[in-house]
Amino acid sequence: MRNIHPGEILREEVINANELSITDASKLLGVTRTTLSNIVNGKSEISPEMCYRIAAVFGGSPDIWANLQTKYNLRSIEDKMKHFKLSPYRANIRA
Amino acid sequence: MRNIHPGEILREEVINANELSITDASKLLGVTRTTLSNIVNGKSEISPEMCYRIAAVFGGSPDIWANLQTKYNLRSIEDKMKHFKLSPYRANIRA
DNA sequence: TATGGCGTAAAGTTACGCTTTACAGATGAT
DNA sequence: ATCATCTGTAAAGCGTAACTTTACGCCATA
Repeated sequence: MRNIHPGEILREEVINANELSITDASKLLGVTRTTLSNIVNGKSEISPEMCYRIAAVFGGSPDIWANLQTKYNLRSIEDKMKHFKLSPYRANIRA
Repeated sequence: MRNIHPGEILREEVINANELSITDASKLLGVTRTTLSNIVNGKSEISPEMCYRIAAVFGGSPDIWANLQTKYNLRSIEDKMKHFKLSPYRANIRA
C-alpha cells in the first residue's frame, strides 16, 4: 500500500470535489498559491494551522487532517526506523 | 481541562514508572540528556522519530505518542485560530 | 567533600512552513 | 495569433524548531 500524502486527499476530495482551482482555494484558505501547491503536490505537510484553515473554510474538524498527516509522517520514516538499533528496556524483575 | 504535554506523560508513565533517571532514559533512547529533558519539561515536541525510539525501547506503538502530540498541537493553537476570519465556502447550489 | 542527577542556557546545524517574486508550460477565449 | 488564466516550480529570505555539544549552577546523598 502506498503512503498517500494528505495533500492528495485535500486536492481530490475538497478542491476538485468543489470544482475549485488551486488559485481560488488558496485565496479561500488565506495562504499563497505556492503554499497550497506545495501541499497538494506533497512537498509540504499540512500544518496544524492549515488544519484549522481547511476546517474553517470547508467544514469538518481539524483533527481529520492532522491525523492523516501524523499517520503519513510515521509511515514515511518507517523504513528508516527499522534500521535503528535500540535495545528494548527490560525492567528488573526483582525490585 | 489543561492541555497536557505528552512529555509529561512520558515522564510519569514510562520513565518514572520504570524508576529510571532522565539521564539513563536518554541513553536508552539514544538521544542526549538535554533533548529528553526538553521533551519531558514540555519545551520540545515528541518528534515522529522519537515516537519510534520510545516504542522500540519501552514497547507499545509509535502511534500512541504521535497522536498525543498531534492532539496537543491542535489544542495549543485552538484559541489563536478562533480569531481567524476565514469565510466558509459555500458550493454553488446550481451546477 | 565529592559524586551524580537535574534544569537550563548558548551556539551551531539542519530542516521546514510560509512568503514574495519570477519563470515557463498548458489551456481556452477573442 | 494574441491574450489571459491556471499551474508547477525554483530561488531567496524569514521565523521557528529539533537536536547536538558544551557548560553552568542547584540539590541530594554517600
